[in-house]
Parts: sequence; C-alpha cells; structure tokens
Amino acid sequence: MGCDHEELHRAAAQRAKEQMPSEEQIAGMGAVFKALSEPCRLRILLALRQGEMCVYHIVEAVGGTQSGISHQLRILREGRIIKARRDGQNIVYSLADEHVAALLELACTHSHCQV
Amino acid sequence: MGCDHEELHRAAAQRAKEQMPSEEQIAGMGAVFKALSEPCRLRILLALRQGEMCVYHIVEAVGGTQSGISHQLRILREGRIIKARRDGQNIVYSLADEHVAALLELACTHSHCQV
DNA sequence: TCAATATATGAATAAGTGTTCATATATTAG
DNA sequence: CTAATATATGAACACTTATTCATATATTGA
Repeated sequence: MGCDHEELHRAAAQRAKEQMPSEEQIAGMGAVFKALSEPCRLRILLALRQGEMCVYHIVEAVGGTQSGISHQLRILREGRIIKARRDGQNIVYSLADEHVAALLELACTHSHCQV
Repeated sequence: MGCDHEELHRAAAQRAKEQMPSEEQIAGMGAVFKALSEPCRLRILLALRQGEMCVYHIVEAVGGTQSGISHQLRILREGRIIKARRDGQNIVYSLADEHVAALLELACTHSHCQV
C-alpha cells in the first residue's frame, strides 16, 4: 500500500501529522469559513466593509427579508465574525476584526472584484 | 423605518449596493469558503501544506476511510482548491495556488496555530 | 492475459442548514 | 402606560451534504 517509492510523500505525511492543529482549532477555523460560505452571509460581510450598519440598512444593501437577515446575523455574531452594539432602537453591526477583513480582501482579489 | 438619524449608515449601504460583487462572483467566493469549511477537507488542505501527497498518505495523515477521503478530494478538485496529477498507480495531490495557501495561513494565525 | 494495488464512484441514509411565517422582546415617543 | 418601531427568535419544511458500503476503473508487474 502507498507509493513507497516516494519517500518524500511519507515524510510530508509525517510532518502533517505532527503539526496538525487540534480538534478544537480545526473546528474553529472551519466555523469561520462556514460562516463565510453562504451567499447571504457573504453579502452581509461584503456590505459591512463599507462601514458599520444597522439591520435596516443591511437589509437595504443586500436584499432579502428582515427575519432571514436577522438569522444570518446571529450566526455571524455567534461565530465572532461580526460584532454588535446597541444604539437606541437600533443594533449596529460591524466586522469583528482585521482577520475577517483580510479574508474578504483575499477572496475578492482572488475573484477579481473591486475593493 | 431605519435609523434615519444615522446618515452615515445610509451612505455605507449605498456604497455597499453600488460595489456589491455579481451573483457569480459571490457564488465563487462562497464556494471556496465552503470547500474550506468542513473539518475533513480542512485537514486535507492543512496536510497538503507540507507538500504534495498521494491518497494513501493523505489518509495516513488525516485519518478516515479511503472512500470518504476520495469523495472530499473530488469536491476540492472540482472547486479548484487542489490539483491532481497521476504518477504511475498513484494520484498525487497538491494545493492549487497561492491564494489557497494564503487563506490557510490566515486561518492558522487567527487560530494561533503553528506554521 | 491475469492478479494485485490505488483510486474513484454510485446509491442510500442520516444529519445539518437556510428560509419562511408567526410571534416575541426591547426601546422610544406620546 | 400604550402605541409604534426595530430587531430577534422558535418551529416547520425543503434542501443540501457527509458518510458508509459496495463496486468500478485504471495502472503495474508477472
């Protein structure tokens, strides 16, 4: 079994095993990517690159129903992808940190989008 | 409706609408993130950062069944996240390009993993 | 050609997820 | 306190997706 004539692959597999992140770390990374994987959520995040916004304006910017957007916002909030603060009657959302912005930036350049 | 006392948000929403990527671009970005979102696939990609590997060694590095890994490899291949080449009896896989490596790098630093 | 090995694939099932509808909570204005 | 507005939540359904099992394809060596 295996391609034993390729000692290089065996060594790579060995290194990979040794420094494979923990179960929790893998799950954490996966959660971030999953949050970014649905079109609706991605739209919300791309919109928030323009600055913080309340729910009403997010709905205006990305379309869809208030309820649907709110559900997605919850997922993004729980995944620490965005953060929320209350301002009177409104909840104002914004990107959580620079890592998120960087991921979006990378995805955009990879897809040849404008900034 | 809306927080009309916040002209800033309205302006951000307007900018967001104007430069929202196209349907296809959104779908494309989402597909990449989705490919990276499942623990098993993420493990495969993290392993491939150590260098190209054939299926046998990928299974050895990340665990799971040959069939399961093969299914995930197909998804990654079709999403252009990895590339494959045949070498005799073996198929050798590697990360598709630098963008993928960069995304993994970002996720790792964000999760405080070693390189 | 045949046997052995490496990898891929199809079908089936089980679990996860997005969306919608109705309703609940919280804040402000009167 | 009441009405109005902004946002969140729960349940239900349709849809997608991962995993497993069995089997198929492709390559090598004899």
